[in-house]
Amino acid sequence: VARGCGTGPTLAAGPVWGRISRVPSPPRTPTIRDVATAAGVSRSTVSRVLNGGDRVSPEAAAAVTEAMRRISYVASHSARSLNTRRSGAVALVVAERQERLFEDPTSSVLVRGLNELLPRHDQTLYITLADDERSQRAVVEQLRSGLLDGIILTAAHADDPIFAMLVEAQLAGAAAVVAALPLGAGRKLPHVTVRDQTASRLLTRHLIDRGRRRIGIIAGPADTSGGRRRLAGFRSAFDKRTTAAGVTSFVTVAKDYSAYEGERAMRELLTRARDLDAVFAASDLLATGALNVLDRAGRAVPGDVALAGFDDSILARQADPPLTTARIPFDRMAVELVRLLHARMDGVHPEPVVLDCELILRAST
Amino acid sequence: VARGCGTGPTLAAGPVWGRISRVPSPPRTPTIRDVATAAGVSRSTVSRVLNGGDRVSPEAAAAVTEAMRRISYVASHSARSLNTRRSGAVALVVAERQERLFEDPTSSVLVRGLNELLPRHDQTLYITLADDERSQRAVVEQLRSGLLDGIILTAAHADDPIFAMLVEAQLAGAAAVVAALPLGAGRKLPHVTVRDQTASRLLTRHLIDRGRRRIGIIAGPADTSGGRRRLAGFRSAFDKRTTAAGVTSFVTVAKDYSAYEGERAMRELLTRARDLDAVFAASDLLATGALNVLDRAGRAVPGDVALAGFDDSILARQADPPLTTARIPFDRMAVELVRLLHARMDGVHPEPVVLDCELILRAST
DNA sequence: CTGAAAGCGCTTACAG
DNA sequence: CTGAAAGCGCTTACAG
Repeated sequence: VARGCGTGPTLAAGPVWGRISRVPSPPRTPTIRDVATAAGVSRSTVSRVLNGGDRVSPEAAAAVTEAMRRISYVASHSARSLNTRRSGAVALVVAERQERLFEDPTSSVLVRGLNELLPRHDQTLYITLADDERSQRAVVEQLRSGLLDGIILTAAHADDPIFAMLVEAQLAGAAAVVAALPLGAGRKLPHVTVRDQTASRLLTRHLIDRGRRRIGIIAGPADTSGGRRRLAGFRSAFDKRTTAAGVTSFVTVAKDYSAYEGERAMRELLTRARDLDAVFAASDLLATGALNVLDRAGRAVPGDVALAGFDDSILARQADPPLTTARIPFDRMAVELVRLLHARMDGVHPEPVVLDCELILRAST
Repeated sequence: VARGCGTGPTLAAGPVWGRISRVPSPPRTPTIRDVATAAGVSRSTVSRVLNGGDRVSPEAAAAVTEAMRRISYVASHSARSLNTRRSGAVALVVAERQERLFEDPTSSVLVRGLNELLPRHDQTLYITLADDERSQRAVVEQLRSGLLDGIILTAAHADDPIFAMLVEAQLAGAAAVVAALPLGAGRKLPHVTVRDQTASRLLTRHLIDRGRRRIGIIAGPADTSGGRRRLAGFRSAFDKRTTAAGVTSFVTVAKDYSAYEGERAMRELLTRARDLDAVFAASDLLATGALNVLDRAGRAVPGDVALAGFDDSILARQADPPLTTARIPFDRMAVELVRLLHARMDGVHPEPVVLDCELILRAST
């Protein structure tokens, strides 16, 4: 029979102080030892049941399972982890100002995918915000200390100190992968990215082909790969032919991927080119802000101004009119990120993955 | 001098297989033992340095610190945790459909507060979504197993199975607190809530006092405390006097706290009462949806229809016109939640905390 | 101030 | 299929 197990005074708990002995004993958490005693087997057998029940007789297994239930046993995470060197926790590290996580539905789709995939490997996804050096150092420390099996980094900027920390941690065997193309120090980390430069060129070409002649871009921050590459794609859509055809481009850069910056940039574009007839915004959220300003300025979309976004987040579908955009295959990204992460956990150095974006043409262009 | 420490073949690592001996040794993570050897002290001394450096001579401390840096030592989380029974990880469990986390900026403010407070106690906040029984069971298991020091539950519905699980875990000493008033099984959990019933009554009174006579409510889901109590507050604002004054109320209930449901409910209200002159929405997000519908229906706010929200989230300030609303003191909530959580970790059963909401009057009413 | 030793609660060869 | 024993990497009295 089980000893105590948190429900009564435990004999081995220490000295009994005469009259004060009725003080409630601290609820001692049952251990594998209690289960063994309760089930009448050895601790080894309990452990085997805990780990899949191989090489255990059906009777023993049943007794152990029943004992666990009866004393409501839960295995100590740290003790298991100390042996197995696995924790079952994976962190999605969002290296972005806290408000942004909630404003941009982009990460949302990634989270859904990861939340679905990781449990199949007995892993749980934890989201954590790390937008300064202190918090980034803390989360990398937790990776190295074994609290986390791995880190999936997203929304990082080129100069984020976390890149260097992760590269160093990787040398020591840690598993860290990046969602997007890492800039700067992080280039050595496994990552999953998209051909956003190509998609941006095609999207811009699409605007030109529809007869637009004065085309602006609201580019993302220059210290993000999306900011740089989507701008590069936009630029590459213009050549001698388009110049000859009288096509002009206008560039503005948003400080971050917020609706607010979309508004600001759109106002700037309108000031610089009153007769603008098309805008490519480097994210749907930026496009949403731009749409607001166009509405208030009395410009019809797409009548007066064609508007395209990027990401194909829920915002693009909900906008009025719905936005032409480029779809980032977040579900595929999630699959590949998990694959790379597990490769890293097996000590492999996987190749980066590059995925295609799909053009989604809607009423806004 | 340090032995190997992951940079070369370790002598004690096992047999050497003749010609295959050049296979790169698996990068063995340095342990406290390596630090001790490298610093020329005992493991006890290293451990003392690790834990604050009390009772350690300055020279020994310096040697240890230097050795740690040199071999880039990181203490094993599981080994420490096995001894200290603390993990340093706290989970904010969002028991809500995944999309909602990102749509509603409400949790955002709570996250900011917690992210600021917990590190002061050497704890890190991890956000995890648990919207079904399986994932709720998993996260509670992680609490009981010691992976998590505590759980802060938010956005839970009355019938969420996690309530019963947490009550049981609490019996075994686990630390779990609830942001909001738990319904059903969860009533026995420590929690921090607000006087939203009072605030709703005052907000409704405010509409009546401004001369509004046909007043609708978009209530939240009936299986959330906010849904029930804000509706109760609304109802309590009507009595014989208001009836005598010709004031009529209309009730509609949203299925969830989304902008989409705000729109649907607003359309329903307009159908039932074309001459509605005021609406109280049980959250700013619901109000945002209602505002959209009113705009499209050509009703001026507040000219034709006064509109009030709840929460005082960023949405209320950004709306056009800015929304009258009730401010939930999320910063205070964060402080109290952390306080209750730590009380639970010390084995105390803290009393629930109830905070006041502040009425914020803006242009929409 | 310091080190040897026991112990935290598991897993995993090993021998039977 | 089962149990005794060693070990995972720390912390913490304990004795000096």
